[in-house]
Amino acid sequence: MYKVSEFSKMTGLSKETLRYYAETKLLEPVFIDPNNKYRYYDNGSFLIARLLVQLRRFNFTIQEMLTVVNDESFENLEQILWKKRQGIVKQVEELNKLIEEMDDFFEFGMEGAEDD
Amino acid sequence: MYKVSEFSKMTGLSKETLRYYAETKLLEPVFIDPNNKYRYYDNGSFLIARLLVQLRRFNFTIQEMLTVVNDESFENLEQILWKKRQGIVKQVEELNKLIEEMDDFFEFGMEGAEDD
DNA sequence: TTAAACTATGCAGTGCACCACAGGGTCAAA
DNA sequence: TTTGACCCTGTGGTGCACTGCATAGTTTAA
Repeated sequence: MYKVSEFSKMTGLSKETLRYYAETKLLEPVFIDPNNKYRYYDNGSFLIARLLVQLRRFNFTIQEMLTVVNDESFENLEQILWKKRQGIVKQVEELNKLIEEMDDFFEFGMEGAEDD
Repeated sequence: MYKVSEFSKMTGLSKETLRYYAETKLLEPVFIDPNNKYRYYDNGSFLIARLLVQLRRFNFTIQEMLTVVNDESFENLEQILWKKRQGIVKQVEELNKLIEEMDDFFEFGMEGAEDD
């Protein structure tokens, strides 16, 4: 059982982030001492925290991460990840379109914006 | 000289956005009636507004657009646009890296996250 | 025992680019 | 002249994912 500071160092998530993740039900402490309200995490928490750190790198929003952790035994993790991957592919496509549009603008669009 | 509603329809920028752009000095009315404080735009405003709409499409932030409109005679427009283009290219590269990382995660990373 | 180091809560603030609303004044056509 | 359509300002809210602060209680090592 780890207190927030220790768990923060283990996971790389700041104390505030941990608190926020608890609030949002993303990662709740496994135990809260009834006397002093200290929040404790365990090795199970650590596994989830590690996953969350990964998902965050993958641009998952809190809501999306919630669907992951609310998914019984992570049955649909692969599918959710794949869907996210598709979203990123789409993003790349859109950015590439944007680059093309910018190139068109370079070629044809700048005349009107020069001096008047 | 156009009043906000008309100018809003001409440019596709909402009245609120126009007001916001005026606040941020991005696009100020050319004339404000001292009696009723009505704000008026002209054809010069329209050219700038059109440019801003384009830049917005290109993911320019307000700050970046400010550097454009504060640029005397748009001398550096091409350079600024190019810099932005480079930024988007970089973004695409990062997203592609992310996709690779996700693929690695699919191959190697999922074991620990399956059932325990 | 005492002081440092830790913990908690509640709530405000951040940055971005607006949007919405209340409460009021003004303009234009009938 | 009235009515409806327009205009203004100020201010608060939105969504996201935190961050920071004040205040207060608790633990731990010297």
